[in-house]
Amino acid sequence: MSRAEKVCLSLVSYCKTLGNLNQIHAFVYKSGLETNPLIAGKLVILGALQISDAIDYARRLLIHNPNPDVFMYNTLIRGESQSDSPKNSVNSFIYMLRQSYSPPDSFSFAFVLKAAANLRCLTTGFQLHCQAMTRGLDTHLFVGTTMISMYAECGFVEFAWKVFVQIPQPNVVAWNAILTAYFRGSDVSGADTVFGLMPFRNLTTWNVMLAGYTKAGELERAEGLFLKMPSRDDVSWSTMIVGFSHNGCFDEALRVFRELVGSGSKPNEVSLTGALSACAQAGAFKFGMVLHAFIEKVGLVWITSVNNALLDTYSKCGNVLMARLVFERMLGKKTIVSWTSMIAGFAMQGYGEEVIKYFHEMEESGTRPDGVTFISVLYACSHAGLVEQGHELFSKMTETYDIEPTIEHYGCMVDLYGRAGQLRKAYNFVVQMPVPPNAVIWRTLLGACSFFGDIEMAEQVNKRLPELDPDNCGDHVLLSNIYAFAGKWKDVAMVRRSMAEKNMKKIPGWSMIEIDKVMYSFVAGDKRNEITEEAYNKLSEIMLKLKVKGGYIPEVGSVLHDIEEEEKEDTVSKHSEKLAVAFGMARLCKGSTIRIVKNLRVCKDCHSFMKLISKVYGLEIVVRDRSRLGKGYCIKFLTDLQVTAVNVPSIRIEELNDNVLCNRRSGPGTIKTKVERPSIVMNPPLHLVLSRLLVTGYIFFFVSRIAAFEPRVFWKQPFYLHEVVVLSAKKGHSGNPLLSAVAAVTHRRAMFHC
DNA sequence: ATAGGGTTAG
Repeated sequence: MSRAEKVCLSLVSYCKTLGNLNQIHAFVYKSGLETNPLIAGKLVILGALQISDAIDYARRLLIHNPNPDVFMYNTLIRGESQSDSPKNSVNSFIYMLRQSYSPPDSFSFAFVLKAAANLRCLTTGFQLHCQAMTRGLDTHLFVGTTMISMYAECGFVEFAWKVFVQIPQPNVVAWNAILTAYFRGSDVSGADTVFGLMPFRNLTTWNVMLAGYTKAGELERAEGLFLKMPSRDDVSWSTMIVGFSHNGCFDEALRVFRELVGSGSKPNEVSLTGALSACAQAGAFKFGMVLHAFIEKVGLVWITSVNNALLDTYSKCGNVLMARLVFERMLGKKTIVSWTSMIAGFAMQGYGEEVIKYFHEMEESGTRPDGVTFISVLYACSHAGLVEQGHELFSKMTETYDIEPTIEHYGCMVDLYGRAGQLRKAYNFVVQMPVPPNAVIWRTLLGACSFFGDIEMAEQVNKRLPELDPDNCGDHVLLSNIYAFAGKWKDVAMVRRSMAEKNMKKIPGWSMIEIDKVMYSFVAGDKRNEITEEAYNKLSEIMLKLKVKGGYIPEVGSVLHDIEEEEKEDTVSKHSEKLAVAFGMARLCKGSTIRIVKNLRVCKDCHSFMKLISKVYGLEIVVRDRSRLGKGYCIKFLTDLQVTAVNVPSIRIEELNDNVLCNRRSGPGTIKTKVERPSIVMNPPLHLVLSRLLVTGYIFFFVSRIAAFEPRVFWKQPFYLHEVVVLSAKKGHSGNPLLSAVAAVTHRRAMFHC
């Protein structure tokens, strides 16, 4: 090998950017090595696979090479198949066929078939299949396997099977591919048959089964397999966590996550995003924070998907401040998902102006919004009453960005006009939409009619609704509410009778609350048991206090029927969110933020009830309910106190005292149930210092440090950030000025703790 | 010097 060749090869290993590649290319050219197959091949690898945004350069390298070999073609085809435009991969393959001196080999087919799979383009796939046949490569093990997954992606399981049976000696990978194909085609029993037929299985086989079952919603069968499979790896665990989370079984997902940690394996970015997604959907804020601390500790913060999941968890739990912190400190590249999650976080809380601001920042940063982004943006406009801006953004979406509006976008627009009281405009919009309106659209309009008491239009809308979704009792409830508000009891009775005739049942409303990282759920008019008893008792105590001190009068407008006022009051007083709040107030430390997630909408009475508790008890309450779009919707009740204090829930003064002083952890292995509590009021400066630290992200640094000391404690016990600060003060980090500062401030607390 | 099957956020 010549000296110049050696220099080139060593330069290649340091090449990181397109600029570097340009320089190396210049050197290669000057040294007369641009036709050297080894060197030229290396340059193409760099451009096609190792440097982002250099794929076009790689393609030019190949085109200008007088004698590209098969390897170069394959590298380019491979790079293009996994790029944003896999179509190029097919084009390069065609180009290769035309230069007949270097015919495609099994590698070329494997790569280009992958592109066809990514494109979900059956015609392309089929032509490639024919090309492979003419070269006798269609029964090649690797080509065949990729072809199976190509047909599966395109939705043609029977073709996949035909390819499979032609492979002379299918190995375990080919078997796994055909197994996956049956699951992709939602043919679970077909997959079961294949699984039974398989002459050999490996770990991936079992993982395919797990993923297939969870995607089909067969969680019990999945868990059965999970328990009996011969061994488990990261993917098995992640699959179970994600599977539970996607199917709405959040506590199960978090249970599996705990088991994963308990089993001694380390969570990876996939199991973490799965667990975070469960936290986000369930509103498990504290657990989310623990996961955040862990992520900081093990150094996974650079991974975009992890950051996006964290961001989403915080915003769905009603803490936009933390969401923004994660967003602004993101190490990896901000993707469209990051921007959209951030925007959705603001949108859920009704910060219309922030949404618009971030949207513009996103555009300036060069990130192109997609359809999902616009749903959040339009949603924000409708909730913040920004009719004009919403209208402008809708046209921007179609005109500037050329995004085809989906029914969800139209729904936002109907809501935008509806909420602004422009009912006629909303109605006309629905009638002239290019897509046929669905039940959600009419329901949105019906909701607006209900809000503005427009009986006439409500009746008009109601003519269209039952034919689209006859079994939705919510619509009947809405209509009957409109009549009830107007005092038209005969009409109310009529609606109720028709509901009874059709044997409609209301979806039971539930609310969940997280206490010590355990989720408790309550159902309206729940059966009495130990937990609900506690909630009911606290609730009647609260009711009394609110009536006396806050002048609480139950708002019973949303109760359907014409019954005695007292009875109505009884009905609304049993709503699950009230039980959850009461339970939270009974169980949580005094002054903690109360976070509740509800599956249905919160009624008017519960809304004002929460506001009143917040005022009378000086509590921050975050309620998330299911909004029309099926996303989280936060109502945040803040008293004056919390507005002036920095809005970071985990470091509220009261909570800090309670937790530090009732600390169950006075030494390794020993558990004290009760500790004498001297009553200390923390002085405001400490409170401010701590909140600033949390806002600037330093607290997590402490968490990481302390978790490294006591990982066992970290997972087994409920863990709060301020405890960490106290613990870290105890350990005495004298080297770090920042830690010393906190240690100095928290020292007094630490002493009590010992 | 290149391959094929399983888990990832809005």
